Amino acid sequence: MGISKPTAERLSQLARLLDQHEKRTTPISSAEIEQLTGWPSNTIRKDISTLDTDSTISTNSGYDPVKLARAIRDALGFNTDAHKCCIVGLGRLGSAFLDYSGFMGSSFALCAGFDSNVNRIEILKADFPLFPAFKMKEVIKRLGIQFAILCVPPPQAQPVTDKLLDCGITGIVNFTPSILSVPQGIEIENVSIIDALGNLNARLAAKRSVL
Amino acid sequence: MGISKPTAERLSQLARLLDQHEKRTTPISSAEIEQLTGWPSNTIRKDISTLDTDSTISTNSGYDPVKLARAIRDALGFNTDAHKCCIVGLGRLGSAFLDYSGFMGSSFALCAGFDSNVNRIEILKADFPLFPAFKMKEVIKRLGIQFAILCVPPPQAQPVTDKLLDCGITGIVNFTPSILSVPQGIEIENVSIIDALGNLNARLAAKRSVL
DNA sequence: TATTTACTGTGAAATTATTCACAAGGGGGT
DNA sequence: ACCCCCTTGTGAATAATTTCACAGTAAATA
Repeated sequence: MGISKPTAERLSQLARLLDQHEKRTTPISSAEIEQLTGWPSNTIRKDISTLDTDSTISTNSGYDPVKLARAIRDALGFNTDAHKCCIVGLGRLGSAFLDYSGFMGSSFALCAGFDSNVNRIEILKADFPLFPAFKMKEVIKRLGIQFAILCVPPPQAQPVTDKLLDCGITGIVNFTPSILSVPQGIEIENVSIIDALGNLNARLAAKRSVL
Repeated sequence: MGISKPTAERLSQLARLLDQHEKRTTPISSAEIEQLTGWPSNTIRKDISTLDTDSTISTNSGYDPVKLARAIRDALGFNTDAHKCCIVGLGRLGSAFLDYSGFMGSSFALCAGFDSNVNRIEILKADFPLFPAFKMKEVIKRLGIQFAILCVPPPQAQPVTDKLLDCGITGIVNFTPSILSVPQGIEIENVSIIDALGNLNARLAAKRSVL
C-alpha cells in the first residue's frame, strides 16, 4: 500500500528541510526535526518507517540528511523522470514562476508557458519557450505535457480549464480563486492564499482557546 | 470544540464555490456540490452540519447559496473584523499580490508591503502603502499587523522570519521553498507549488493503480 | 388527500491517522 | 566488559475523520 496523504505532505516538506542541512556532517535526529518543524518526533519516525530504506540511513544518533532526503524523493517518485508542466496565464503571478528556483531537485519540469497576449510573450524571458494561447493544443500534445499551473484571471479560469482538458492535461494546480469543475479522473489542487491565512488563523485561535 | 481542519478546508473552498453561484435563484444540493467538487455529498452534509445555522438555510431541494456562504464565513470567522496582513518581499511573486482580487470578501486585509530595495517601492503601485525594510518594526507595531506573507529569496527566508517575529508577527504564509524554524506559539503555513504538484501526482498515481 | 420523490441531518460503523510506550541496539566513557 | 544515555522502529491504543444507512420532512404529483 501507498503512502497516506498527510504522511506524503510531511515527507515532501521534510525533504526540503533536509536540503537545507545537506552540508552538515552530523546526523539529524527525529527530536531535532520536531524542534525545527513542530511535528511530533513519533509522527516523523512513523512517516519515515513507511519508506523502505536500507539500514545505513540511520544510526543511533539520527538520520543521514542526504540519504534520507533521497529516500523520501524515491518513495514520492521525485527521482524518476520529470513530469512536464506548463504555466497558463503569464500575468504578474504566472510570470513570477518563470524564474522560480524551486523546481530544481524536484521531478517536475516547466517546459512551456502560454498567454493570450502575444505582446507579453515577446517581452518575457524564460528558460523554456512561451507560446500564444492558440498553440496550446499542438504544443501540449507535442511535448507530452501532463500538468498545468493555472494563473489566468478568475473569469477565464473555467473556460481555460475546459480547454486544457481538451488538450489532454490530467492535473491542474489552480492559483485562481475560482473553484474549477472537472470530470472524474482529472485532479485539481487549489492553492489559495486566503485558505492559507484561514488555516493560520484557525490554528492560532485553537491555541488561544486552550490557554 | 471547533471545526476540524479538513472540514474547515472544504468549507472555505465551498464558500468560494458558492460565490460563483450567488446569482442563481434555485437552491444547490449536496449532490450538485459533489458533482462540482468531487467531495462525497455525505461529507459535505456532515461539514455543513457542524455550522450551526437557522433552518432557513436549506429546503428540501437544497441549500440557499448566499445564506450558506454567509454561514460558512461566520463559522470560520471571516465576517468579523479583518486581520491585518503584510507582504514581505516585493519581487515578482510578492508584487503579484498587489493587485490580487481574492482578498475581498475575506476577513484578511493587506495593509502594508516591505522590500529592502527602495527603488522598487517607488516604482510599484498598490492600494496600501509600501515601506523600506528598515521600517518594518515601526509599521507593524503601529498598524497592528498580525500576519506576514513571505516572498523573499530563499537565502533571506530564515533571517527575515526572525526579524518578523521580533516585530510581533504571529503567523506567516511562507511562499519560499525554505522550511522555516520558529518557536512554539508561532504558526507557519507553507505554500509550495512543488508540494501541490506532488499531491496531484500522488492522487493520479493512486487512481491509476486501482484500475 | 394519498403517494411519490428528492432532499437534509445525524447516530453508528468503519476506516484512517496519530500518539503512546517500550523493546532493541549502538557508541562512549569508566 | 559493563553501564548509561540517546537513538530508532514498531505493535497497540487512542483519537480523528469519513462513510454508511436511514429516519424525518416538505414539495410536487396525481
